[in-house]
Amino acid sequence: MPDPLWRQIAEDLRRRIESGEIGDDGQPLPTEMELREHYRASRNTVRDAIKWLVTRGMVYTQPGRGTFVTQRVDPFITRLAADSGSSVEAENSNFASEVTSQTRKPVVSVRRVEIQRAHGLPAAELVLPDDAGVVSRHQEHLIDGVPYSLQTTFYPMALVERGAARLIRAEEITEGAITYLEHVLGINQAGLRDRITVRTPRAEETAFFRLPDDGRVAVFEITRTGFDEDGQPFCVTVTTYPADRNQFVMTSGNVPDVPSGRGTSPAPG
Amino acid sequence: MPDPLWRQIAEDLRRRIESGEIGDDGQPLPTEMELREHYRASRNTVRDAIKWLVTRGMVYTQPGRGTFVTQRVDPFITRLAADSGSSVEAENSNFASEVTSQTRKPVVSVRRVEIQRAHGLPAAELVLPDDAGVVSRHQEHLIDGVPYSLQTTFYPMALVERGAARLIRAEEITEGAITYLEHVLGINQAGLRDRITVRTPRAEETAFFRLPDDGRVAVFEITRTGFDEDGQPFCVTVTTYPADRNQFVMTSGNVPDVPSGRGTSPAPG
DNA sequence: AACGATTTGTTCGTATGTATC
DNA sequence: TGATACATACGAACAAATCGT
Repeated sequence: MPDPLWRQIAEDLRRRIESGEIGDDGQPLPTEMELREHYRASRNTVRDAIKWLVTRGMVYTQPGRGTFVTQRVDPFITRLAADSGSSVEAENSNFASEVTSQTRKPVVSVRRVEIQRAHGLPAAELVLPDDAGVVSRHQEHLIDGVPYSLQTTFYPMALVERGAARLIRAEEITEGAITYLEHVLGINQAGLRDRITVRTPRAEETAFFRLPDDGRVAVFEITRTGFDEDGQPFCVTVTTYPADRNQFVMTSGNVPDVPSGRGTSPAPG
Repeated sequence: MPDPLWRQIAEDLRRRIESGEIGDDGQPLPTEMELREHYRASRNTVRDAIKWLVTRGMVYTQPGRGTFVTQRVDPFITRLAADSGSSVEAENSNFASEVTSQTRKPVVSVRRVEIQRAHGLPAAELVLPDDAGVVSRHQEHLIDGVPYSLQTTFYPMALVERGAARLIRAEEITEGAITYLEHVLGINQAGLRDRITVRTPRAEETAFFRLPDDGRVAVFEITRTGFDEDGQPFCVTVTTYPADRNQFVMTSGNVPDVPSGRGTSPAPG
């Protein structure tokens, strides 16, 4: 039993694209009408085939222009390591990641602070009862004007009550929230745990990262939990990155510098 | 300008699914014909809406049966840490990851050994000229019969010529390849670097992991490069995991044990 | 085991809207 | 402004999988 026609066409298009026969060098693919004649199929069937390629991130379409092959792009490389310094996330040195591309300038953008009842992930990571208060501090990160990551950090409201008042103000904590907490409350971040997952983007993420709204581009979700010297969690940072242009690097032991990035295949919207 | 009709229907279905109004408790969604009447739209338009939900992994369809809400599964949790012991990847203790679920039994399956010319990623990571020989050792990992990961390790052919003959035999290196290399050649793994990326699965991966063939489920690709005491890379291991049921955890410093697995994410806003 | 009803999958056709050049 | 090209939406027919009788 052969594959459905639209799938056969998709595979043939993939082959022809990869061999450079079509769509090379920024040239658009043949139009749907041309493909319709070439494969002796209806326009809808041809569109099903193209849709399959779009889902794979292999091509993208533009109304009125045509269908184009997606170009490779240099991924952002983020170091995940306990010892690494912080740059983008200057305030929350909590999330001690680092953009290794030298020429790019990280910018921390608008900030939103909310007080909520603990629920879901933050409550679970912070081991709080479901109705305990938590402060959430939200920020957007851009590099050279390009959306880079979205980040929300949760702190137990108890920390504010114990004196860390600046946590609930929508101002940057320039010295870093962790440093601030250490100065004010004597809390020392003795350990941290990172969780790395992947999921489809939410509406806000799709908008901020300017991702295609069909959910074909996933986002990394990195959850960093900070622990004090008693092994108690005192903050959780959730950061999301578009999976099509990000890569995470982690080293241990003696490793030479400069990990050269590998291109993945991304997509304009 | 309002959203297209199919999108409005999709959003409404999402809302009704999340509120538990429809599709709850394993019950199928209304049939396409019922939805067609409910929304006063054509069947194709309803199908476009459902397709959007399918792409998001929110529902799945079964021919002849109906459309169902996907239920969340407990993710596999893999530790990525320098100090963690190895279990699944017993041979390549190189890739020192560990399945934390206690009850599940890891099994290393068939193995394939090939000798190739260096190219692409392995050549880049090993810093080899493009025509140098490399040995690739491929394995499949299953847990309780469930496909878990696909793994390929590359070694420079030079290592074999220097005496590591067992690298080119399709037999398990029970004591671990890294231990073997240390014994035979005195190579000591002094450091390692992990790269974490996400991409759409290849055909083999789609088949092995039994993923839907529309590429909506991505795979993690974790590339671990081992370095000797001179900072020279001597092996590269590429491992892929389905992104929909895997999660990676990395700890540093003093962190209490047993990170409880979690599926979804928070709601900042 | 066979059949019919139900439900999703595939493929065609057509018309109209909208973005681009 | 008109031509081109993709997007949306409709309708229709048949195929294939599933399930109950």
